[in-house]
Amino acid sequence: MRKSRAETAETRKRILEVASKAFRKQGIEATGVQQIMATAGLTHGGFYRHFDSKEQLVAEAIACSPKNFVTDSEAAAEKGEEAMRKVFMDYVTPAYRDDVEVSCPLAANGSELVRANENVRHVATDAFQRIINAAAPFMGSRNEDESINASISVLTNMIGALTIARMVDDPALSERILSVTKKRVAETFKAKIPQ
Amino acid sequence: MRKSRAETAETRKRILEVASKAFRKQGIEATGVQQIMATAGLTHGGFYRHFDSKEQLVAEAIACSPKNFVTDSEAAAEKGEEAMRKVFMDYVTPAYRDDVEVSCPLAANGSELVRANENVRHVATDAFQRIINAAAPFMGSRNEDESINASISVLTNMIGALTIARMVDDPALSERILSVTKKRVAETFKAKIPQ
DNA sequence: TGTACATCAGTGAACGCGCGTTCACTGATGTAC
DNA sequence: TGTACATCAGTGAACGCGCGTTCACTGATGTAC
Repeated sequence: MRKSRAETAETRKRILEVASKAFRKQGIEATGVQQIMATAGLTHGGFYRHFDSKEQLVAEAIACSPKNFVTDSEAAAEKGEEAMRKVFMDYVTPAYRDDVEVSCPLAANGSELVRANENVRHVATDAFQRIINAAAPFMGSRNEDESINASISVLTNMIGALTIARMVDDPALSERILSVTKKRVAETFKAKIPQ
Repeated sequence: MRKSRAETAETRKRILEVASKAFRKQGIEATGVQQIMATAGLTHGGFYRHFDSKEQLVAEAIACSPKNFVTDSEAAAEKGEEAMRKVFMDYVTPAYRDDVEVSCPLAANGSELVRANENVRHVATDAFQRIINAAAPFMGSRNEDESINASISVLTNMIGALTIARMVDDPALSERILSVTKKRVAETFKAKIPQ
């Protein structure tokens, strides 16, 4: 039953993708190795051919969310201000709020990451730093230090707002939280606010 | 072994206090009924004389955190702007960040609350609403609608910032997140910024 | 290039463990007369 | 007010369950000659 190297690599990638989505949707603790493997079309025993432990999977899944906010931000940073603003504005929309399983893990797993092990926290810190750095040049501040500060301020606001918008059981309040935050994001970018 | 009514009420209160702290410190899922009861000086079997289920305990613990941010905010709202600003400013300090077990459950359990059941989410939403309403009059906005919006904006920012400040593994970055957010809180209050 | 052997991806049963919950029991408290 | 009985707070063993992890096994892939 041995698989070819290409197949093995693909299986590993599939496990990571499944885990990454499941962690965001159901939470890290609440998602079992068995369930991840079943969703990936495998039995649970094979898991340890690809990862040393669930902990290692968590760290890799948080780091390598295939299509995530970090890579989007960095790609947008190269494209320019218009692209960056779009990435940030899209973050505080009902569509993004409801699409938990492909959204930013910092918001989806925030309080769980606080209690995660050293390795996972380091990976999460790195993700945060990279977004901060990618966005800073577009914050319309006078110097680099202030730009980083502005970037920290608006991103922490977005993360908090998205989390609370998902938590509240009142749809009107949830939309209000998003629209208030969207306004703040728009104001943070230096150029005049479109839309 | 039956206890008097007064003792029973006190036991129930003690279980709630222990649970409330443990949930914030270790997370809701990660905290077991057995551990809570042991910390309260009891055996696990007696738990069900006080609560129908762990779920019910969670809802009550989130609602009734004995000395929490909600009651602080409402008390401050009666005392006036100076008191309210102090409560908000204290939220984004290293001391508050490190005192997880008595801090705001919206930050300590944010992403866990998103996935909690209807009852728990309702209780959490109510807590959020009450803080928003208590703080709104001090936001220095023209009308009530704008005041509520300003209140939502600054509070979601504080929750996100506190969560990320706890998550990052770089102490300098953590302090920076707090100080940036503190500045934003100060700017939100209408009066001139002291300190 | 063809063959023989070693490697290892994936299977599925089993491991110890702690979870939330139940339950028969104890004996002090509360209540009815 | 005093007594007899019912109530029930708390105990500790036990329940089924799913968790992360291990392991002997299978057989296709990779490698050495």
